[in-house]
Amino acid sequence: MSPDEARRRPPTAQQFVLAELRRAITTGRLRPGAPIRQDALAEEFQVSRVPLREALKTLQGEGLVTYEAHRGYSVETLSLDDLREVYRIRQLLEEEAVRRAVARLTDADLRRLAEAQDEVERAATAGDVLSMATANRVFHMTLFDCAGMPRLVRMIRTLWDTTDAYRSMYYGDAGNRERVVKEHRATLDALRRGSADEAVTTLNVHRDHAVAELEPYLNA
Amino acid sequence: MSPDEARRRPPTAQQFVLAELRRAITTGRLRPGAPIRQDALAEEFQVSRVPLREALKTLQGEGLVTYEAHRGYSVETLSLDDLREVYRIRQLLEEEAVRRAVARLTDADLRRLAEAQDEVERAATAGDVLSMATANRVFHMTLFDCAGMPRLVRMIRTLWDTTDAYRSMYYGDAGNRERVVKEHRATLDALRRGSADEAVTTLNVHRDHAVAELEPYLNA
DNA sequence: GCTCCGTATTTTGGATCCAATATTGAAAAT
DNA sequence: ATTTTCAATATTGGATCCAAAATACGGAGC
Repeated sequence: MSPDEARRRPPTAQQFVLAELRRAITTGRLRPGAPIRQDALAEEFQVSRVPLREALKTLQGEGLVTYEAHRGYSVETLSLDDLREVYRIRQLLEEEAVRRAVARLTDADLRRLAEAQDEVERAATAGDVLSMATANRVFHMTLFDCAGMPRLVRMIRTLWDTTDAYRSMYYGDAGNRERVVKEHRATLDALRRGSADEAVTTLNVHRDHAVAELEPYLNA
Repeated sequence: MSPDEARRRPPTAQQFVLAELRRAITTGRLRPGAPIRQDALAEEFQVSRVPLREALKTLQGEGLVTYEAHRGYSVETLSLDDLREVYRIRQLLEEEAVRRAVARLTDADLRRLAEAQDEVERAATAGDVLSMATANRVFHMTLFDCAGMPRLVRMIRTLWDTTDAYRSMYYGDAGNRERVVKEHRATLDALRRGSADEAVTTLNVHRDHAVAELEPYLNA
């Protein structure tokens, strides 16, 4: 194993498989609705079934997989209604996070947000879909973190996870990438002026557009 | 084992242990902040550490315990800020659930709610704190379920779980029990009239009073 | 052909054992 | 006395093995 891999590889097997499983699910390699065969996956990831099952329990808690006693785990299918529900809940929670964040924003916070936005723009112009997705996430989470409500942020993060599989599709389109950049700039602007209302509104539009674009994919 | 116990005992050890752990934590037998010794608990519950660890992973997802690699699990401590945060998030999510529920309420739903309320009143007059807590929960969850948003309800349920330990304290006071009965009646009334605003307002008062009463306990 | 039943196989659930890591305590050096 | 080092111990992490349950399959009966 390369030293780089060794450094990145988590200290426990369950954390390692958790990350791998997440990726497998969110990239769609494990199809929604498909049963999860513990033996096969354990062998693929070169671990025993024990850490695998612990990772699955975590994912169950996050709603990425379902579990039924003696019948095992399956990848959760996200129906159109589910997608709408997730985004609606996100709207509720993120509005709260943004309002609290605005009330507490420091100059250092704004600098960190600007840096995150730079990264987003870099990825957008490079057309790097994967970097774009992670940079975008960093931007939003940085903002949410400023709210000083750790549980709230954790819940939001979990909601993001459940739709990660679909988000990368969104960034495949150059127009969408450009749009995201503009919306982020508008958000940053509102934040600098301390206008919670405008920030919330902008982000709502941002989010609604994403879900509208994603809906077609869900029927497949 | 009595047939009654056999019927109630879940089909898997992890589900059994999960229920036991929840009770141990929410009743305070496992103190907040205390490390969880897997060997000791496994022996106490007469299971091996494997199902115990899976149950702990579930509780970790719910935020009832914390986990650190190679250092194990501890009972999560709920600070005053945490309590306020949980109740604030509940307010956001429950308002949404109630509004959706009101828009979809059927006569059958109202009957089920009335039945749940009967149970609450029975427990309240009997002074049965434990029954009161469960009946109250049934009442609220019945209402939330009517929203037809399963993920939202699941999140709300999880939030209730994290403060369960403290809720039973609230019902120890006869005045509080009486108050709850009255507030539920007002809620039911608003629901029957289809007034979402009133229902939401009533429930907000209901919830805020509970958190205010609970706060003193948190400093201990 | 269809259903029902029982057996074989697959898959999950759990117990035990060993390995890896963290913690504790005591001795040695400063 | 304080700090450091290192061994002993306790505790968690994971692999393997066996048990229990569900599923798949095939034949008997209708």
